Formats: sequence, C-alpha cells, structure tokens
Amino acid sequence: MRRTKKERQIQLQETIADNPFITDEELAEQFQVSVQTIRLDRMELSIPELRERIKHVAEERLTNEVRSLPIEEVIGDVVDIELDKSAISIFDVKREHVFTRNGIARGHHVFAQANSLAVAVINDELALTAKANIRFKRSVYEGERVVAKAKVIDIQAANDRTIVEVNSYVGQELVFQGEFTMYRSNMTTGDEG
Amino acid sequence: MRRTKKERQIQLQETIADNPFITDEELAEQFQVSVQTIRLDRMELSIPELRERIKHVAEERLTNEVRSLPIEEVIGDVVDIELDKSAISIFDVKREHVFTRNGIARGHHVFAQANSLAVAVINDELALTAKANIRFKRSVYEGERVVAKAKVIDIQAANDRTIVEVNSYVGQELVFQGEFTMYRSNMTTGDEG
DNA sequence: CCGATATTAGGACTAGGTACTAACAGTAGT
DNA sequence: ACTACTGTTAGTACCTAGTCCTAATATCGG
Repeated sequence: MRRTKKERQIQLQETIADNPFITDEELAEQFQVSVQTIRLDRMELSIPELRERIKHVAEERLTNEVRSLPIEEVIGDVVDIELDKSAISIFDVKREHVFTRNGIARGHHVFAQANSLAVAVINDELALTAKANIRFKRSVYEGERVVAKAKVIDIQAANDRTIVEVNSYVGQELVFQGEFTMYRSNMTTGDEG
Repeated sequence: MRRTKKERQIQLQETIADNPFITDEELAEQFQVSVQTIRLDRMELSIPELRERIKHVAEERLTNEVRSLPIEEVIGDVVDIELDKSAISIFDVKREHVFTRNGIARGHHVFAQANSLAVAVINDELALTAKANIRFKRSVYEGERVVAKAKVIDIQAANDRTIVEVNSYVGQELVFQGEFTMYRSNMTTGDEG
C-alpha cells in the first residue's frame, strides 16, 4: 500500500470531482495501483464510469441553458393593479430561481419582479427604467412566496419621469426595497424596465 | 430510397443538432436505412460519433468554469476574471430577452448580467447583493452584445462589505452603470446577488 | 503463523463505435 | 445489352472504456 485505502479513496473522489474526464487507467497510473483497484474503489464510492460522468455533465449543461429569466412580460402574477397608483404581484420562488449551493434566491429574480411591476403600473405605452436604488433586506429561499407592492410616488409630467417605490415581502417581513425612476412614452433615453 | 440522400443528410444534421445524444442505431431506425448508411452520412458530413459529441458538449460547459461560482449561475459568458479585482462578461441580447413590442432589452437582463458578474468577482464562498445603485443609460436592442466590466472598488474587511462597480457597454457606448454593495461569506443579512 | 482485508490478474461480455472489403441494386451513357 | 457509377447494405476485425465475475496473491493485525 502506497497509502491506506481510505486516503486513496478520498483523493480519488477529489480527483474525479475536479476532472470528471479522467479514465481509470490514468487514475491507476496516478495512484500507482492497478486499474482493478481503481474500479473497486469506484464501486465502493458509487462513482459512475467515465462515459456516464461525461454524459451527466453534458446533460446538466443542456438542461441549465434554458433557465435564465422567463419570457413573460411580467415576472410574477399581478393580482391587483390601479394604473399610475399602485400594484401588487406575487412570485413563488422555485428551484430554478435559487443558487443550488445554498437555496437562496438569486437577487435578479427578486429585482425582476419588482422592476417589472414598476413597469406595469405605469399607465403609458412605453415605460423604461432609468434609475433604481435597491436594497436586499434579507435572503429569500426556495418555497417562499414574495409579494411585491408598488406605489407611484411622484409623477412629474414636465420631464416624463415617474418615481415608483416597490416593497417586497415574505409574509410580514420586508425582503426587498426599491425606488425606481421610470421614463415614459416618447422619451429617447433610458432603458426598459 | 425513402427520400434522396441529400434530403436525408440535411434532416440528419438537424436531428443530431437538436439531440446530440442520439445513437446511429436510433437514427437508422428513424430514417429507415441501415446503420452503415447513417455512418457513411456522418462521415460525409463530418459529424463525430455519439461519444465525441457528448464529450464536446460536456467540455464546453467545463471550460467556462469560474472558481467561486458554477458557470451556469452567471448570466452571460465570463471571458476574463481576476478574483477580488475585476471581471468581464459578454451577453448577447436575443429575442427572448426583449420586449416583443419594441425589441428593447428588458432591464432586468442587463441588471442580471451586471449583478451576477458582481457576485462572480467576489473571491468568497458566499456573496450576496445588499444594495445596488443602478442607472440605465440607453436602451439595448435585440442582436446587440453587452460587455459588462466589473471593478472591485473597496474591500472593507471590517464589515464584510465589498463595493463593486459595473459598467456595461455596447461597443464604445455606456449603456448601464451600477454600484453594488456586496456582503460576503458569513454575513447574516442581505440577499443574494 | 493464521485469518481477514486489500490488491491484482484474467476471461467473458457490452455499447457504440472505426476502418475496411465486398456484394448488390438501380440508373445513365454509349 | 453492356458498362460505369452511385448508393446502400452486410460482414469482419478492431477499438475504448468499461462491467461482472472468479481466482490467486499480498499484506497487515493480532
């Protein structure tokens, strides 16, 4: 034994984890044991064979590719809206919205809900977000329901600018705060919202 | 001949393109020709064998990997990164990212790219966006390529806070500006990023 | 030194191919 | 009608990276 079986198996796991493309033969060479030993190790650790590993990586990539942000024009379901006054939407945090590592919702989804509600509440053909000032108050987790409440604060017809305040809650708890400055209609500058 | 050779080969290319995981045998079944014919077709079209195709898909995913964050969790392709210093990502605006009405990119995509780059540049297990101050300078349209450049401005070890500035450009033109205040590691407050 | 555990060797078999040879069908040209 | 050519199919040997199984040997602890 170059080292103990346990030591080798631990290193084996790490080695394969950071390079799934390595063959049993290369592993045998690296650990100075026979190919059969490597295979026994893989069995004991339930590590699949090279081709299965590669396939798995490839499949993961293909399924993850389609997962950025949804296409619907509003993120979340608008449950109430009074144009140019206020609006409410709900958004259920699902697996595809969270970091796989820790189950915490990725901030841009929470932002997207608020931002898209700010757009929706504007009573105009075209509303674009020009500026935003946002604050994530606490993490949102998979399974939680985020309720976003938008309030139109100030309509300055003079410069086609409207300020919308959005507060998002999980239950009674404030999780997100944002102040969006929106341009409306025939403005030339500013991006969407 | 069920159809002409040419027709079959065109369809073969499409079939494999949208499902690289298909075997020659399955293809032969589908096109009602022999396995050998499928192989001749692949030769003529220089389409590699199943295993090579799968490997290629898997490699593409892995070569894009970033240390502190798995790649699929970043919006846009990270083309350069120096942890705790700077990072660059590119994001091609496609049909699914824009308002169908006017072809203008929805702001949260531009935000998501910047935000996720701000997360990626942080050299820590966990990075969460606490605050953000953003400004959409001009609209981004379908077909445009947005290059986001993140710069770590200030690491205040005392309160686990890092300020990251992200500027996004289309060509030479600044389209988005954001200042992200990130919490890192063992902080308890603040949401993801 | 004995027995258990660990390691190695070998053979038969598998999927999904490559590379090559050969046969045959249908069509076109002369 | 004979030949040439393209397209298709069949079959063989070989490859990689394994699985599954049996059997032999090595090594360590008590």
